[in-house]
Amino acid sequence: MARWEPNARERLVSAALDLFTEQGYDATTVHEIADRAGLTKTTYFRHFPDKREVLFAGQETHTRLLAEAVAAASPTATPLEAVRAALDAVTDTFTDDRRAFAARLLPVIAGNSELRERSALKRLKLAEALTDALRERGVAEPAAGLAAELGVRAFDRAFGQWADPAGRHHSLTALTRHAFDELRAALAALD
Amino acid sequence: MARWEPNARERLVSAALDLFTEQGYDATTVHEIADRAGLTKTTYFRHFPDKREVLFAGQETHTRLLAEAVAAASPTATPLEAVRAALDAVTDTFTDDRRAFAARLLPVIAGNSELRERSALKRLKLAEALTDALRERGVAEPAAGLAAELGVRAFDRAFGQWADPAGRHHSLTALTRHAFDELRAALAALD
DNA sequence: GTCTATACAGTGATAGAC
DNA sequence: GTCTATCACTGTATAGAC
Repeated sequence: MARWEPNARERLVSAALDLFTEQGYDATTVHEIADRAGLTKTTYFRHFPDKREVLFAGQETHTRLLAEAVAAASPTATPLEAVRAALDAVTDTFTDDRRAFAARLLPVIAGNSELRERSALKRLKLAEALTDALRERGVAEPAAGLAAELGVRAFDRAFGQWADPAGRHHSLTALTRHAFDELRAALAALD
Repeated sequence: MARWEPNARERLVSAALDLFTEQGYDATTVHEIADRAGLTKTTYFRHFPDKREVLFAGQETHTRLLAEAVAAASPTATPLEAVRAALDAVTDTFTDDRRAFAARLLPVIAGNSELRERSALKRLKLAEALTDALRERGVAEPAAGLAAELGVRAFDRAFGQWADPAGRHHSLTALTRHAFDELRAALAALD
């Protein structure tokens, strides 16, 4: 039972993703997740505020990284250049061992409405943080919001490709840069 | 208490918004909402799938209207022209008596995380439906997604202004057109 | 500071009666 | 369509063990 074992958080995340993949999200209880991690339900809720959040831990780190990188970008950088630099800073932290986790994560989220909902909120908060960071640089609305949206959109697209086992295995950074360039080209041709 | 009265749905929506405004969302139970509407908890759940949904009823109508209007737009219309036509079709249905409801709704949503979450999901689905309708017209990605995002963004901005009691009372249609034009101008100046 | 035991309010589902 | 009743599960709170 080893209640003194370290890495309780990691064990919970791993147990949750395993169970959700095997049985589905709805059919899995928090009690089961804690059991498989060798912990109790109470302990689960000490680490995560609710059942959904176990799959989205670490999102705050990305939000912070994005905002910091935008703030640190050259004062002469245009809004889109600042966003591109921020995307680089975040995507560089996604090492290849996280790819297998992402590949199992995305189908689970896609298959459950509660999880899509949480995912939508996380995306919104990411975009808001990026928008705020751009506004701090003096970028006015609605340009700040648009530039942020472009960045998050590029990241989402690239993350899906990166996690796809059928895809060619470029780095997330390379995929994101490419998606960002495609979006900029589409923008110019929009009307 | 007249359990056979008609308009159960409307009574439930009204009771819910009243109670959420008075006591807050968390402090209100579904039982209380049903009580105030002269119904029971079970009946509430026959009308709405969960506690949050009572504030988002009718969203499906807007989604359908948007998609139909995009499909009905002139074959020669550009993507952004089709989106503009779709926005007109939807905003025209927001008569002025719905403004007071919206004015009370938005602060309640903004003040609760669960409701912001549901709102984010609804926004996502609206954008997806609009994107799909554009793709049906032959607009390729990522242009379709971008054009749809622009439309939803204009609507969100305008809806907030329309619902604001402190604002000047233009129609939602006029506000949305203006927001859409501002976004297009910001786009052109982005880099 | 981390984990556990227990009790509890509320959501949302379900079955059966009117 | 509505009601009563009951149920599993989520999420909170508390008190205590290591």
